[in-house]
Amino acid sequence: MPRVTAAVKEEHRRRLIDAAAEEFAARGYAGAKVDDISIAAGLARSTIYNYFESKEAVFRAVLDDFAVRSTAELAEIPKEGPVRERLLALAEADRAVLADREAFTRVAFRELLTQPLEVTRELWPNRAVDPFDKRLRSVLAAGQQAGEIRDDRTVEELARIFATLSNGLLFEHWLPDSPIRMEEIPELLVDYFLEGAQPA
Amino acid sequence: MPRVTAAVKEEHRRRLIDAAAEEFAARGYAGAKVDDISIAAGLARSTIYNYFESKEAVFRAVLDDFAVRSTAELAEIPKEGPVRERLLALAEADRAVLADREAFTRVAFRELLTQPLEVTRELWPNRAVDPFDKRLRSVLAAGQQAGEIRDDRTVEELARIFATLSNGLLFEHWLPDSPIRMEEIPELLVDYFLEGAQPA
Amino acid sequence: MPRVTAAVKEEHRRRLIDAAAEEFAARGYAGAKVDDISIAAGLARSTIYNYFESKEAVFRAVLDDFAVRSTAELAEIPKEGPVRERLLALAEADRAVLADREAFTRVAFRELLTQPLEVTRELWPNRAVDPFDKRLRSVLAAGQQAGEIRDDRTVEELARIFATLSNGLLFEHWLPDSPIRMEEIPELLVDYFLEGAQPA
Amino acid sequence: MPRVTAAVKEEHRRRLIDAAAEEFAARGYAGAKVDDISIAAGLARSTIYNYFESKEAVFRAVLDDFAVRSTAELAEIPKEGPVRERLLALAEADRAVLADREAFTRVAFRELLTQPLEVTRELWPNRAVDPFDKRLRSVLAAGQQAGEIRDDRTVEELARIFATLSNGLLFEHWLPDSPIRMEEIPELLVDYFLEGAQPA
DNA sequence: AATGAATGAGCATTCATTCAT
DNA sequence: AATGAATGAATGCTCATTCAT
Repeated sequence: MPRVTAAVKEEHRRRLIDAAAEEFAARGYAGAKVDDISIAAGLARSTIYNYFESKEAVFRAVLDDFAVRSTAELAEIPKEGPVRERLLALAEADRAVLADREAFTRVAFRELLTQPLEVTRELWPNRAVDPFDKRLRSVLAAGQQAGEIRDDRTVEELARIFATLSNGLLFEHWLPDSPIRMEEIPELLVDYFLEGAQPA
Repeated sequence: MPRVTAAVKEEHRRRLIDAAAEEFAARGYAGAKVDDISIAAGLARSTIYNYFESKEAVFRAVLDDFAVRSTAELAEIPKEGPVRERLLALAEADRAVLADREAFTRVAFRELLTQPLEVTRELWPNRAVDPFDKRLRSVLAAGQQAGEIRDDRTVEELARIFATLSNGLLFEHWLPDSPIRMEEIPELLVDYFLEGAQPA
Repeated sequence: MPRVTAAVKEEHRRRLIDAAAEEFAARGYAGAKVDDISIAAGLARSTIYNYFESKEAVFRAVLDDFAVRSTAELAEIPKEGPVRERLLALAEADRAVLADREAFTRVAFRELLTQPLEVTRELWPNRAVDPFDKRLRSVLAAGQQAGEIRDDRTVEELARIFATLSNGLLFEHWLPDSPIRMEEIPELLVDYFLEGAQPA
Repeated sequence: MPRVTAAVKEEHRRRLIDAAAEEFAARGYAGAKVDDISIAAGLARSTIYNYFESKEAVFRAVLDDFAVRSTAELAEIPKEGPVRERLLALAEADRAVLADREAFTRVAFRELLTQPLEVTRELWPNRAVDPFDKRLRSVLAAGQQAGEIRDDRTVEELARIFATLSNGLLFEHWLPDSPIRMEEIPELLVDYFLEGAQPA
């Protein structure tokens, strides 16, 4: 029999990932200390190296874990109804996932902006297969069909703009003293995405 | 008389700032090495400390230098004409400034996403006084007056969305294998900002 | 289980303190190199930082270690007998402690002459509570009572002069090419303290 | 004609030595910065190197200057009279010289306690030739002749004790929160030197 | 598997000294 | 003689990673 059961090991792994998410969120990738993560997880100094190869591997694990959660969350979105409502549901779902790990997401964004980590390159959601993006594109296609969405741009282009606005709002929300609150982002996103600056 | 003239010193300072911009861009703030910057500028290891107090001061100097350039660039923008054209001119001017120091801008964005540096906090353009933002708001106000821009949102809100889209597109452009090229950003920005996803 | 046992760790700590005492003694506080101490203790460059927070903490540890030894040594001194003999016993005990760490004591004296280190300020024996000084004062008081010691000065003043002569002799002994040997200090000290320059 | 007159040069040298004495006094030998001395003297950064070879040479110059002053001061002492009075006059003269540069003297003592500087070794007054010490020995010899001073010790030994007490008192005076004031040192010195702890 | 002591590469910064003007 | 920019050796300390137990 192994010294610890598989369940205990799984539990340790879970705690390490959670602790890592918090540490990375609080101090950034470079600033986070491997030892601190291990200790925050209730284990000894370098026990984390029994679970992960390196600091970068820990970061990757947090990202993976995050991806898994996101996918799980997505199930709920309505597959019918007006475009605006379906987009709103998508945006809300996205926010729900992000809100859970907002600080870490911020760091992930941050790391994406330089290439210190090969990880980030790999792990940025490949939109072609990203479930969220697939759903988004199907909603947009339906909207075009119904004449509610402009069709001088491809669905991919429109989806990209949706993501652009979404990321931009998140960034704006993260700026010092931003007036934008996380909760209002979905509505702002959908409203501006659909209307732009057009007069009503 | 000193070993080098004031002109040479100015030249060295220039080279140090340029080298610093590149180093910070390539490796991020934490990753950049002070020694490397000095050497990349063609000077000896620690000569940079004759010009700047600390690593952070170097970073600040690059940001300042950037701010100075931006302001200079802005002069050219037309103060009359259709909203779309004036917005486009603004977006182009912004892009011109960014293009010059794109990599460094990327790092500045990056550093903004954690607050390791008081600098960044201070230096994020205070939109109330930012000349670019002031210009933008005056264009938007004129557009509202002319009925070309929605007026159920304040000028400040609209300006924020413009910035949001702008930052979002930049971010999108920086993603690995992004199809968005820097040059097309101004047009995309203005088009989506004005029309949203509305059918023509 | 850790790489080395607690006993080994204690041994390492011991070696580090000894090595530090020698380094500080040889080069002064500022001149001593942390790395060299670690290496002199048979450990790797920075291993010393597993034991002490900083260079100053190492210095403090040496001082503490010294204080512990001094107190231990003091037990043996006779509590009865003629003043001269009891003073001599005290002086001998003091010398015994010093001889053990003479070079370091020298550095401690040295550091006391500027206040670069808060440590030194704190650690200079508070004479009111110093066991050596308490013993000394009780001997002097007994001497006054017996009429063997002048009583136009307080016990505190006399004790201070005793310390003054003691420190002075130590200093004299440390001068280049001094004829005063450590071993003869106790006798010189007691003789001059009691007789001054009086003819027999 | 040289660019500066000899008088100006002499004046600069004077200012450099004075500034150096203060800097060394305030920060110790290692802590003092050559640049700061030069600037404190009202000259530019490294101008001091036109006057002295190195930091150590500056220190030596301060010591020399000090020695010169001391000798000058000594002239005043009475060559006749009771031993106690003549010793007191010597002690007072010594104090007068020290008081003038007390902080620097402290540093000189300090540097004497390790051997970072060959200077100190060389420059510690060679007592055989030191004018102060010569005078002291002649007073003591006279005292022995008159039966006022013990003669079971040589004049050299007695002079050494006098110096020992003197240095010890100085040191005591420099201790944190010492009750001993500079002005009372001469009297304490002579009294204890002559009487020791003997009852009156 | 867990532990934590040991390791050493790495890095920002200081400062005495040199030297071209 | 005066200047001050340039230099580079030197050093305290951090932290990811290794490894013996």
